[in-house]
Amino acid sequence: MEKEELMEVYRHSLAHILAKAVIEIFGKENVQYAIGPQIADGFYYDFTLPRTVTNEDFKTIEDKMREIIKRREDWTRKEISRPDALELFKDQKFKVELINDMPEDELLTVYYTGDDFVDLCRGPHVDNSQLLMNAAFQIKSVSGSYWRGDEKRDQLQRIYVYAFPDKKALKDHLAMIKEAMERDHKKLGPQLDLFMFDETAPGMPYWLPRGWKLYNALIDYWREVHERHGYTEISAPILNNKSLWETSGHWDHYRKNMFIVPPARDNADGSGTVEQIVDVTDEDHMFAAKPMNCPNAIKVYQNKQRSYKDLPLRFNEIDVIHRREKSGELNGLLRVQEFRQDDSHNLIMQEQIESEIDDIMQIAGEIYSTFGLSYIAELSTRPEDFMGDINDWNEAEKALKGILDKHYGEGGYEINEGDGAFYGPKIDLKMKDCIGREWQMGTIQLDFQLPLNFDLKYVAADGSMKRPVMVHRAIFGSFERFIGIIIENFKGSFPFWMSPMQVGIVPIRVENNEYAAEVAEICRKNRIRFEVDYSDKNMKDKIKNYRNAHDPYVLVLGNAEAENRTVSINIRGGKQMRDVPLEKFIELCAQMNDSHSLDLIESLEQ
RNA sequence: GCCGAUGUGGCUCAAUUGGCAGAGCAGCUGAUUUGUAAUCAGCAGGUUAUCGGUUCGAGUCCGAUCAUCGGCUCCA
Repeated sequence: MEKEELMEVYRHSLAHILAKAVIEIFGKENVQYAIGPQIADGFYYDFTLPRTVTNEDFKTIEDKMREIIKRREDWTRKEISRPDALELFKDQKFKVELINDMPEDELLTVYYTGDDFVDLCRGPHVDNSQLLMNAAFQIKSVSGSYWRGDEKRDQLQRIYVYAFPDKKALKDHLAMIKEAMERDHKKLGPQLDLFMFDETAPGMPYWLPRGWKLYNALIDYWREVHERHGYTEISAPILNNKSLWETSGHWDHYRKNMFIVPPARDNADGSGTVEQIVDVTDEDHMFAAKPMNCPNAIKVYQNKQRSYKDLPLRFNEIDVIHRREKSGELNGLLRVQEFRQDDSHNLIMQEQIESEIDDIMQIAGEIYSTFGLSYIAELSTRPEDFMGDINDWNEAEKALKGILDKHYGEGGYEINEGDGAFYGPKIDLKMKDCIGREWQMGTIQLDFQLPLNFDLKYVAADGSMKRPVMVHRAIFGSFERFIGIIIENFKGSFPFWMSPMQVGIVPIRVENNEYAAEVAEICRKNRIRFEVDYSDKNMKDKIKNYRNAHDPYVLVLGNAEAENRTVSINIRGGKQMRDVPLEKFIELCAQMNDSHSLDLIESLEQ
């Protein structure tokens, strides 16, 4: 058996063992067991139980699982008729629902573990529990979940379990988890003075001086790439009147995610209750903070009559946007309520779809490789409730497939049938970070709907009025989420070009401050981000501080350096370059800034 | 929003069964002037997230609220 299949069999089988253990602990009449699929690092099983499972129960459950495995019970597979299955699981309402939802001609199979536990399952499984003796597992956590993912249905308790074929694989995985926790951007970010949160603004990051430098380095790089690709940049209001959101459809479909500002009352003098100052019933005069940039990009498009000669028009926009989230959904920088997308809205002619998407894919490839991130693409196609002309859809999907085939080869990408937005098909770009975790970041969406809602036009070559297609696209996704991910990817030690502070300058003695100031001034002129410590602390302290801040280069400047106009460089990671001529050092920095290289230059021979 | 957990100086953590809120780091002051990851001494820093309750007495027990974390759902 292939290793992957073996893992799958183990995990599926262990899920049954977990269910059996839970039933033995809580009593069969008290447990409803739902489903227990395998996931990336193990499996879970959903239950309703007479009481809440807590961390203290983990050991009891694990011990019971081990005990069951040691019984070396046989597993038997039985094919079963629908009525027999319904009779067999008559006390298990989730199983009954599953059975009833099976297609009429589906062959039902059940698996017995010993003779006292049976579960509806396609298999395959081990033949005897003995085969699970070597499998390594550990309960990870318990959490709430909904039956069939529907928040209106039963709330279940989901027990997550790590499961691997042997102890070593489990140990390696736990080490990886620990590594991921050490990289946690929620820890590293505040530690490195990049960002903070305050409870008066949930999910709205404060960017601290160092974090804002990093943020701006990203923006600079991003602008440079896009300028080369013919993009322009706009900025537009944060607040728009309700009427704009009605035209765009957001007022009807997205209102619950918007921050809405009611109008001031004309006669209010500012004192009194909130109701006396604003009118919460006057909908027509309400404003909403924009949750997306597209409607304002359209306003800019409409500012002039556009000709086919103007297209494609590419409006980059990184204004701050706001989206209300349900309270339990916020998560560090990965899920916030106020953020900036690296957004662009490209207005193009129907026949430009292919070349435009192709260009965007090139931009994406260029940018992702700069961060050393590999990525995969996913195509989402026409959903059932699509809007617009089916021929436009077919053509657009064909164009997207053609581009993806070209970039990744046929079958080199995933297709999610029917998962597109109602207004158009889309390509999502998923990145993999250096410890193997996947993140959905970039998105490229075709939109036939907004141009229709806003009645966009351009003058075609033959003088007729035609409607452009809009492409919404983001490469980073949002700066916030992207920064969260690269903090973890680089573990806070960023490539030189994007480091908040690129150089820390340490004069050894106070008498060396003068030369340090000279070096600092040269850095400033050459747009190198630096910090200097002129204090009379000892040099070890100063070096330690800059190292803790993960500055890529720490310059140590004493009498020798001042005399020879050189710098001695402590390179992040431990190496040193002694007595580097000042001009050479500036050259190295410029080289890393210009090339956006991932690696630090660590010797002069490079 | 739902399930579960957490909340003590800027940070990391202490505080026996409810009994005087404490330390290290960071900060400040002073001494030291140092050639590569922690020099010494002193000072200051707290309404224990917030509000309420039980109690002679609450960081500790109970309730509510807020925020955060792990999930569900949703999403850039």
